[in-house]
Order: sequence, then structure tokens, then C-alpha cells
Amino acid sequence: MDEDQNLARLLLDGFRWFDEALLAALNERHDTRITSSQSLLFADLSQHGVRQADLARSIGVSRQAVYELVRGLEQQGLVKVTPDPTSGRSKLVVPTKRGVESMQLAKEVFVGLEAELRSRIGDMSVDRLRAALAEDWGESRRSSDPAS
Amino acid sequence: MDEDQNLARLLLDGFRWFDEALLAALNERHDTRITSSQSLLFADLSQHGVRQADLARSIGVSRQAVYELVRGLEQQGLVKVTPDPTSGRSKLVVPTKRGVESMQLAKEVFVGLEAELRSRIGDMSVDRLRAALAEDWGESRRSSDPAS
DNA sequence: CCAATGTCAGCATAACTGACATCA
DNA sequence: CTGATGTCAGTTGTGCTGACATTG
Repeated sequence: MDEDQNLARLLLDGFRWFDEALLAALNERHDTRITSSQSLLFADLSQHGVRQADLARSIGVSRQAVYELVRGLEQQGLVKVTPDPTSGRSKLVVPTKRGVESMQLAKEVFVGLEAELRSRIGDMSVDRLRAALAEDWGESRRSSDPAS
Repeated sequence: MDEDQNLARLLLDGFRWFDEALLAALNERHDTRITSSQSLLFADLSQHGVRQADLARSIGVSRQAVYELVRGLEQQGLVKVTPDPTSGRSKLVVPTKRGVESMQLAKEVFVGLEAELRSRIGDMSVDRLRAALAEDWGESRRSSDPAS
């Protein structure tokens, strides 16, 4: 269709295709109020617990931003924050039973969406899409981010 | 790299790869303060002028959101808003001379980035990436409704 | 002392809904 | 009258920097 569109726009549209459906399914079928940013966090949770600072690095935002996102998930009873037994200054973000259910649902939705996409544009296109995205693109131009 | 990542996350990372470099180049080399959202708008401008409502539909946000984005671009002297001669209730968003320069720079940056990506992951991968994204994915909603 | 972590306050940005006057 | 458009007000979400106490 839009062959003259720039790649950035195409990539964003692709992301939205997944994101909108995921949030709709999650919030309708599991009666939550997860936002787009929270769902990003969600994908990196583990039943063993993850530190907020690690989550921040993993999704590429500040510790302070993660703090807010976690707070929102906690208020919905999807995660709980517990002290890290191995380090007094850290805390672990652990999904609750309800949180694990949401994570499971999210996984199912992703599988379903990818299957739907395969039926639309073909197995080969999806495989190639994933392959290209999974490669190492390197840094796009940045002068080594001064983050952290 | 992350082959077990879900497609949504991969697509988002790909978008960010382009977006961060574009904004950096634009704002450093043309001394502007364009934000990520504004740059999206930017891609759909035309020297002939475009209605705000059309821009809203084209980038997928509300008219009110576009109104704010345009306002920001106007304050930077990158666009001007003029009455639509063919319709009294509409206005046209037209890039200024300086705006056209930015648009040109943005285009060059995109070309450069895509070329850089080609040198990293190969021509074939980029072609396939673009091909898969340019296809018609259809609507993502309605993933096997659970009865309801 | 130094570095990492979580927390809080303040600020900027983005996008939404609702409402409304104007005009085709 | 109906519907599209731009505008304004209010609200929510997101993420940033700066600052700070706690802890390793």
C-alpha cells in the first residue's frame, strides 16, 4: 500500500497494530486498566521478581518512570513490591496471581495476533519481518547515550 | 539478538532506532525543537497546504491533538496556518521556507539511516522488512472473540 | 567516601473527552 | 438541521531532571 512511506512510520504502524489489540483484549477480557507503557513493563516481569532498576534498563526509561508504572500496576493488584532479601536497598517487583493470569493472557493474545498476521500476509513475510527485526541494527547515530 | 522478544517490542525498538536519530539530526543540525510527535506530522505536510483534520486522520490522533502539535510548529516558524480559500471553516497548514528546509533535511536523514541499516543487516533484509510492513495487515482487533 | 536504589517533587509533553461557535 | 472543522478547557498518562535517604 504505502510504499513511499518512510520505514519509521511503517514500524510505528506495525507496533500500533499489536499494541491496540493487546490492550483491548487485556482490559476487556481481564477487566484491567493497563496502559500502553505498563504493558511494555509487563513483558519483562518474572515470577521470581525483578528489580525496578533492572526493569528501567530493560525497557529503556528512567528509574523514576518505572516507579510510576509499577505503582499503577500495584494499585490494580497485578504486581506487589517486596523487599529484596539479597539487598536491603533494592525491592523486587513480583506479579501477583492475578498478574500472572494477565501475563498468560497477554502471551496468548500475542500468539493469536501473530497467527492472524500470518494468515493475512503469509508465513514467509512474517518470518522475514521477525528475522530482520531480530538482527543487530547497532546504534543509529547516537554518540553513546550518556544515560544512567 | 532477542529472538524470543514479541513482535510488538521488536517493532517499537525499530521505530525508536529511526526516531531518535531523526530528532537528534533535525534539532542539532537545523536548530529546531521538534518532538517525536511533531515529526510524525511533519511527514504528511505538503507545500500546497493540508487541513488539520486531514492531518489528524492521517497520523491517527484527534483533531485536538493535532491542533496542539501544529501550534508548536507554528511557534518555531516551521509552518503557518492560513484560511482555506475553498472552505470558510477550514484552515490550511503550510510549511514555511524554513519548514521546507527541515522537511528536506528529514528526508535526507531517512535516506541515510536506511542506507546505514542496509550496510548493517544487508539489502535483502531491509527490502523484506519494508515489503512485509507495506502489506495490508488489516484490522488487528477482534481476536477470536470469547463468546461475548 | 562512592555508587546504586528507590522515592518524591516539579516540570514538560502528548493525547484524550467534552463542549462550543462557525460554516458547508 | 446535520455534520465537519477548529478551538478552548480540563484531565490523564508518560517521562524527564533534580534531590534525597538508605544501603552495599
